[in-house]
Amino acid sequence: MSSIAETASLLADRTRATFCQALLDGRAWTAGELARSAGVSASTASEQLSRLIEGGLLAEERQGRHRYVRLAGPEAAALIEAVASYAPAASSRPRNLPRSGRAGAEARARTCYDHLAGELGVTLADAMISRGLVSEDAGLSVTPAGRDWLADALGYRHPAGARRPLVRSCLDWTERRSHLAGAVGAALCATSLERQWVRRIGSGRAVKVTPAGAESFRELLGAEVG
Amino acid sequence: MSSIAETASLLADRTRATFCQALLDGRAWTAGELARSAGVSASTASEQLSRLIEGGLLAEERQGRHRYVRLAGPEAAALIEAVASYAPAASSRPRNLPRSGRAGAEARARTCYDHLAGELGVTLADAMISRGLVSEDAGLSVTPAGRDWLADALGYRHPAGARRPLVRSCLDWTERRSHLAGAVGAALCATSLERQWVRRIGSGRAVKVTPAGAESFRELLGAEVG
DNA sequence: GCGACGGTTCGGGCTGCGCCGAACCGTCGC
DNA sequence: GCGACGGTTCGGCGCAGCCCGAACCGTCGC
Repeated sequence: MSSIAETASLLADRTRATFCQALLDGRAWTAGELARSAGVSASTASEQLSRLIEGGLLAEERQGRHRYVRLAGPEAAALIEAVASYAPAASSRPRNLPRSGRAGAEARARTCYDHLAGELGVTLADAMISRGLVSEDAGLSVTPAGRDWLADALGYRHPAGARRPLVRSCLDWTERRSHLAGAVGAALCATSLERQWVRRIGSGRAVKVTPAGAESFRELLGAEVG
Repeated sequence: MSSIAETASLLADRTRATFCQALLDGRAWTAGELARSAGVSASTASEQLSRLIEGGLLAEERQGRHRYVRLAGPEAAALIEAVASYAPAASSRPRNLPRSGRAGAEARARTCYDHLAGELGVTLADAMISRGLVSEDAGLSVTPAGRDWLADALGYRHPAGARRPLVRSCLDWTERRSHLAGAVGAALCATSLERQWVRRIGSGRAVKVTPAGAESFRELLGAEVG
């Protein structure tokens, strides 16, 4: 039996796909939030979420009268990104310039599952490449200097036998350039939130670079952001 | 509009998914061959193929009264592999050992889109890693020694600005270990077929290592195959 | 206790679509 | 020319599944 069809079916519905895209910010959403964001009734959302959970794409956590759901793991995020990336012709961006407000903030800086994306993500990726911390010419890989930098600047050491790739490229649906995902992207994002280099705006995936963050990014990577 | 749902829909049907899996051998099949292999009528196959082509996943080529279809490109193959890889629990292999005959031959050595897979693919991947031509500990990357080897042994040089990754890991649905895809995998496969290191068996994706091939693999990679 | 609210379950309507067989079209071989 | 054959188109059948509203359940706050 062709389990590839079943897996694809999970993402083959408008509502479920919208849920997954929203959850790509890596955080847990309540069922109601997702229902509203997708424009469907609560009952519909409940059913579709159950399907996604049963399919292993989402994980749930119940708290009181709330049902929180989030992506089941990095593999689930990678799957969604893989499908989302494949659609260069059918762009979901008819407008040529990001508008101000919430959409503009998301275009500037946001999280994408567990790493940083938007203009910020691209800028940081470029900076790491031009500093020789990440090399682009043999696929995508972290250089020895990059490993040192990860340990020094972020305190991150990659476990030897880790299944998850150290670095992975992620091309998402708003930017046309790729940014850094994988363990490196996750470490950078986690550290940035932890040390308040960036702060979340509102309840979406948008983030804002703090003055301390701009300073740190300049110092550590020579990147001018904000 | 959520184009991710449309893309996923292409693979969300049993018949279409079966077609795509068959086409993962990288060659062109006729509509009739696919219909028989999937166990559907010619009319059904015709319709579903048209959908896949319209969706950009497949490309067609008409010759006389035949309609040949093949995967549209490496991105299409990567998408299918990505979806296929995501399903470790729902295995499509209830039997624990590959049987002899056609299935056994495919398990031993076959092509997967444009690279070598099966036991042969895994063995060659292991050999390249243990010889230090490919490194596994920072994602997957080609070492400088590996680049030299590619040039010397295969005459392959990676174009500087190539969009396609030099090396990529591919975990397919029969083997549980990954083998090498990307430009390296394609180059190795192309060279192997060209120099008759392997030869196709029948009309499927199975291949057989020739005596000359066994010799070459031993000499170039220290790999014992066949 | 009560009401408000988030979430779920159930019944039912509607649409989409996957499938087939039959008829048809083009190509090939004779 | 004719028949064989690969492929396509069309009509129609039947199922799957997406959606909603209504009723219901648990939790929370008062």
